[in-house]
Parts: sequence; C-alpha cells; structure tokens
Amino acid sequence: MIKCHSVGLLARRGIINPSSSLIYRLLCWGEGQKQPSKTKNALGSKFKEDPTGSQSGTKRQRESTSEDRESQRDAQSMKADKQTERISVSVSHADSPKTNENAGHWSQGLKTSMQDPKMQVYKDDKVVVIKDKYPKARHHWLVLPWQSIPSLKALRTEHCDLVKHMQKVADQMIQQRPDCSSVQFRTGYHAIPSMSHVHLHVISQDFDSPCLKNKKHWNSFTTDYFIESKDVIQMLETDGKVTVKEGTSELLKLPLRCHVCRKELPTIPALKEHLKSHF
DNA sequence: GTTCTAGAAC
DNA sequence: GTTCTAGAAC
Repeated sequence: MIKCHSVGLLARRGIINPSSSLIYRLLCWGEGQKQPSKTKNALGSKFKEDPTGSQSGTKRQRESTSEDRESQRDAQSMKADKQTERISVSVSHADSPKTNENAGHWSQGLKTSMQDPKMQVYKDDKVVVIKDKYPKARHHWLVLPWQSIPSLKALRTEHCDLVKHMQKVADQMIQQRPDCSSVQFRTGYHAIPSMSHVHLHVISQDFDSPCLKNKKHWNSFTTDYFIESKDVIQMLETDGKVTVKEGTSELLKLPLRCHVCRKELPTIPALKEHLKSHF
C-alpha cells in the first residue's frame, strides 16, 4: 500500500488534488488517522446548517461583568470540549440533545472545519491544514493536529515531535504557495485563542484582507500575543509546557502600530492605507 | 471566532 | 452630518 506521506508528496507536487482525491483520503485514513464517525459528520452538518439555533435558550444578561462573561465563556468552551471528547470515544451511542448543543458552539468550529474535505488543503497521518475561514492576509492557513489538544495550555513534552511536525508542514505550505512573491510569513499561535483545538497560524505579512477589521485582529498578529512556533517548541523542550505571560490579553488593546516601520496609526482604515506604502 | 449597533469621535 | 470603535450577543 502506498504510504500517506507519498500520496501527500504527489498532492503537493500537483500530481493529484488532495482536496478532491477520494483515493488520497482513503489512503490517509488507512494509515492511522481515525475516519470521522457518522456521528461526527452528522454533528458537522448540524453546525453548518444551524450555528446559532441551539443558543437561543441561554442568552446572557447585558449587565453581567466582563469577569462573569470570561468565566462563562471558559466554562462553555470546556463543557463543549468534554462533550466532543466523549463523542469521539463513544460513536456507537445515540446522540443526546446536549451533545448537539455543545458541538454547535462557535468555539468548536475548527473541529468541524478540519474534518471537512472541502476545507482541507493538505493532510497526513498527524496533521491537517485548512485555509482560515476569515483570512487576515493574502495567505492564511491553520495547521491542526488530528489529536485533540484544546490549547497551548495542554501542550507537554510528549507533544514536542507533533508540534515540530506542525512547524515543518507550515514551512512546506510557505514554500509551496501559489505565487512566487517575496512576501514574508510568520508561523505561530495566539496566546489566548478563541477557538478550541490547538492551531498553528501560517500567515503572510501583507495583512491585506477585508477580514482584518479591528484592533484585536491587528494586535493578535503583531504583538507578543502571537507566539512564534519556534518559541513554543523551545518552551516545551526546556520547561515541558508553554507559559503565557501575565497581562498578555492586554496586548490586544495596544495602539495600532505598523509591524514594518513601527509608525503608530490612529484607526484601522488609516493603518490599512499606510500598509499600502509597504506592499 | 463573527456580527451588530450605540455612542464616541470627528 | 459621517466614520469608527468597543462591547454585547451569538
């Protein structure tokens, strides 16, 4: 049998199309990756068709404090994580209403996207690459492990090889991008991601995108909120875990500053206009 | 993560 | 008056 890596190589060289080749997918799943269960597929459809429907009964009060909202969001995400985890090991069981509710939460969207062959631009036995649904630059991919790891906080020494492989695949994506421009790329993780399931951002540094709309978007990629992949690997090797500095969330509120010349700009439109002078 | 919109800023 | 942001809601 042809090894998945070989098929991946063929795909990367354009000999076969990884996003449409059934043979490619079957071979990959035959090489150790779990075939998404019918239960998961069904949940995936639910998420796409009705992303908000299950939330109607849990509206929060406007007067709740920001701390309340933070803890509530965490609790919701964790609950949803646990549900998804449970589903993956008990696929033969009947769905409960609660299961659908949590799988449909917005923070679980990556789990659905990564399983969708239409979203996948590369995959092997360890990771899958998808295009960011709302790219913040001309090129913006996410590298996700098949293994369920909620976030950077869950990474340990045992994940070192996996994280290094994610970086290697990211480098391949950069090297094999469609255009031959000399635009720079960065590869890294958001210190405090919104979406569950650890994901490596591979993003070109033009930041030329209509989806880049606010200060949070900008600062999440241009301040230390963005932790370089190599730094994550180094932390894992030296400390056995990834530490996020206190006050990192405050970085999102910093003034808008050009990542090339460090000039401060007053608004997002002004920043976008300024970026044109560099690209 | 995004969308929506009140009200701040101009 | 318009532009833009920040925070609630999902």
